[in-house]
Amino acid sequence: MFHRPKPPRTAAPFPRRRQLQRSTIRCMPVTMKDIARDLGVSVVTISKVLRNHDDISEETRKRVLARVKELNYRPNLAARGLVTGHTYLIGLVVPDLLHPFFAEVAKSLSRVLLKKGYYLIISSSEEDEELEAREIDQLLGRSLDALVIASSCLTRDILRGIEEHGTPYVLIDRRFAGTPANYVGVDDEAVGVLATEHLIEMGCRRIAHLRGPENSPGVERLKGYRDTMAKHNLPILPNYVSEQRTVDVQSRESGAESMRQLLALKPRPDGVFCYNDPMAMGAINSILESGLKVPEDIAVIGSGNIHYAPLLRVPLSSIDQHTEEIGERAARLALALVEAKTPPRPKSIVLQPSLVVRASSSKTRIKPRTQEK
Amino acid sequence: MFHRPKPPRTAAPFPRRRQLQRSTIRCMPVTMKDIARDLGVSVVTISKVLRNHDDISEETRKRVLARVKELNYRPNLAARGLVTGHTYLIGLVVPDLLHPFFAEVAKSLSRVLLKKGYYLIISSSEEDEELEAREIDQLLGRSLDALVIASSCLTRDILRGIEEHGTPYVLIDRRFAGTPANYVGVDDEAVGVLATEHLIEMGCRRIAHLRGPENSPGVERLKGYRDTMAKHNLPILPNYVSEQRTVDVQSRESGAESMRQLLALKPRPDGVFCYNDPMAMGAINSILESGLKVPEDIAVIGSGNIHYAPLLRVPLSSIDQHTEEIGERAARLALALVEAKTPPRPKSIVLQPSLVVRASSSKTRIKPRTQEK
DNA sequence: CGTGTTAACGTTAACGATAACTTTAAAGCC
DNA sequence: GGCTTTAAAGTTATCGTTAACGTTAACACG
Repeated sequence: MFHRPKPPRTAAPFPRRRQLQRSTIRCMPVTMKDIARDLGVSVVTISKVLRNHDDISEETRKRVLARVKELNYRPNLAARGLVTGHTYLIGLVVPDLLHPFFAEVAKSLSRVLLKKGYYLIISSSEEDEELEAREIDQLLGRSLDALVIASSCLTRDILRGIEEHGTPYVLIDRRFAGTPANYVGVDDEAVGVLATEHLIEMGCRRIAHLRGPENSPGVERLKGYRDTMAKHNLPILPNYVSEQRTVDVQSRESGAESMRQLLALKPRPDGVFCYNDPMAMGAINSILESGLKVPEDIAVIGSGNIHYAPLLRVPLSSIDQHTEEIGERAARLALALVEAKTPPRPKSIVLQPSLVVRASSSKTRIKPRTQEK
Repeated sequence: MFHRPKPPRTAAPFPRRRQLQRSTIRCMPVTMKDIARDLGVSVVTISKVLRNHDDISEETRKRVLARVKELNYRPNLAARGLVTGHTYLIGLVVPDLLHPFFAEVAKSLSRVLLKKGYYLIISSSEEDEELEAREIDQLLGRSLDALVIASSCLTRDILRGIEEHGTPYVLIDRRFAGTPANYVGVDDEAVGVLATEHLIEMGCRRIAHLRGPENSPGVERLKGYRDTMAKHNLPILPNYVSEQRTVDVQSRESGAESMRQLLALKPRPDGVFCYNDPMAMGAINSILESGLKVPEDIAVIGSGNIHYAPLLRVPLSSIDQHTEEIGERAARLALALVEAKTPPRPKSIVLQPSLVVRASSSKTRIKPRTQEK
C-alpha cells in the first residue's frame, strides 16, 4: 500500500505530465482526478456530484457515485479547507486529559460540535508552557475554524498571537483579566463562597484553604473563601492558606504535601477547602495517614465534582462546576463565532456552581442539601 | 480581525489579480505571499529561508526572518502537507477519554511523538460504532502520517477502508484475529491467569468473572480465567460468567448491575475477577450495598490499574497493563511505519501484565507481592 | 430566423505551500 | 578574453480541491 506507482485506472491512460517526485515515497490515496480519468469527465464534475450541485445529470451522478464507492474515495479535507477557507475543525487545548474535568469538557464539546458537522481535535499541553505554545502553533497552522482553550499556562503573548492570526477563540475555565475575550466558566468566587459557607454550616471554625496557582481560577476562589470567612467574623489563621510553590499544581501529590504542612500547625484546622478534587484527595490521604479522621477531625471539600468523587475512600464533597454545561456553552459560542459574518462582541458566560455534600464534610448531623446516589 | 480585506503590505502594491471570493468572509492569516511582496522577493525565497535551504544569502535570510517574526507568520501546515505528502500528524482514536486507560495511553503516545516532531490529534468515539466510522473518515481525510486505534467497536470493513486508503496504522489494546496488523497490547490471557491465580491464592474457591464485550480483549481474559480455574480443578458454577448485554460496557453501572445478578446466585461467589477497573468499582458498590464486605465476603480484582485505584473506598487490586509502555511502544511503532520506505511486515508487541494487590483482594494474611504506597 | 434560455458540462485560476529546474550575475581559471 | 563554476535568486508545475465563469447543444418563442 506504500509505494504504489499510481496505476492507470482507465483503459487508455492519458500520458501523465511530469510527475512531482515526492520526498517520502508513500501511499497514494484515490483522488478525484482518478475517478474523473476513469469516467472520462472532468474533476469539476466529480466535485459537483460530491457537493450535490444541481448541475449534473442523473446518469452522470450515478456513475460517479458508483465509482466513488467502489474505490472507497475520501475527499482530502485539507485541500478542501484550503480553497473554501472553512475546515469544520475546532481545536481544544487542555492542560491535562487525565484530569476528569477536562476530559468531561472535551466530551460535551465534541458531542455538540459533531451534531453540527464540526469535528473536535484535542491537544494536551501537560501543564507545560512551552509545549502549549507549540501546540497552539500547530493548531493555528492547521487553520481551524475556531479554538477552545482551557489552559493553565496561557501567556498574554500567545493570546495576542492567536488574535493576530485571526482564528476566533473561546477561553474556558480560566479567564484573562483585562483582555475582553469570549469566555465560559463557573463563577469562581461563588465556588469559594459556597464551599466555605458549607464548612461553616457544618460547624467548622478554623477553616484552611489549599489554593490553586496564581494565574488560575484559584485566585477568585480564594477571594470567595476570604470574603466568606470575614463575613462570618472567622479569622484566617497564619499559614492557613497554602502557598502554591509546587510545579504540579493540579495533582494529588501537591495536595498531600500542602496538607501535611497544615497538619503541623497549631491550632490545627478543622475544615479544609481545596482548590480542586485531586488536591482534596491528596489532602484526605495526608489526614488519614496522620491518624486523624475525615470528616470528624477535619472536614474536606473540593471542587470540580469529578465523576469518581462518590467512590473514594472517603466520598468527597465537592462544588459542582457544571462541566458538561461548560462544554456545551463553549461549543455553541465557538459555533456562533465561526458562523458570524463580523466578529461579535466578546461574550462572557458565567455559570453558578452548586454544592454536592458527601461524607468528607458531613460533620454534623445536618441533612445534606443535595442528595447523591 | 475577521473581514480584513487584505491590505497592501508594501508601498507599491502589485495589482492583485482577480481575487477569489470566499464563501464565508473570514480572517486572513499572513501568508508567504505577503512577506514576499513586502520584501520584493519571490515566495520561493521565503520558503527556502523557512526550510533552512542553503541557497539564501545571509542578508536576505535576516530580512525574511525579521519580517516573519514581525508579522507573526505561521506556515499553513495543511498546504505544506499537500505538497510534501507528509503532515507530521498522527491520529489516535479511543473509545472514551474519560476512561483513564485511554487518557494515559494518549499521554505517553503524545510525549514520544512530540519529541520526534510529530503531533498527536485525539479523537474519541464515545463507544459509538457509527461515530467512530465518521471520525476515522475525518482523520483519513486529513491525510495523517499514521493512525493509532484503540477501538472497542472497530469493524473489519472500516479496517479494510484504512488499509485501502494507505495510511499506516497501529492497533492497541484490541487486536483483530485473522488479520495480521501492527499491534501493541498486553497479554490478555495472562491478565486472566494472573487475576484468577491471585484470587485462588487468597483462598477464593467460587470465583466469578464479569466479562468484557465479545469483540474485546475480554475474550482472552475470559480464556485465561477459564483455563486457570480448570488447572486448579475449580468448577465455574452456572451463571458465574456474567453475560455482557449492556451497551455501556466499560462502565461502572454495567459492573454494578452484573454484580447484583451474581449476588442473587446460590452459592454466592467469594471472589470476582472483573474485566476492567470501572466494572470492578461498580461491582464493589453493589457488594457493599447488599451489606456484604470486600474483601472478607467477596474479594474483587480488576484490570487496568487506573491511577485512582488506591484511593477508592476499598482500594482496588488490579492487573497492571503497563499503559504507559503501551503508548510508548505504539508511538515508536507508528514512527517506524511512517519512516519506512516500504511497508514492513506487521509487528505484534505483547507486554506481560503484572499484579498489584490492594485491599479489595487481601483476604488472607498473605503478604502482597507488590507493594503500593 | 435570430435571439434567449436552460441543462450539463468544461476551463481556468486560485488556496498556500514545496520540488525541481532555470536564470542571472559575479567570480575563478587558464 | 572566453570559458566554467558558483551563489543567490526566480520560474514553473504541482499537491487535491473548489469558485467563478465559459461553452456547447438543444430547445422554445415571437
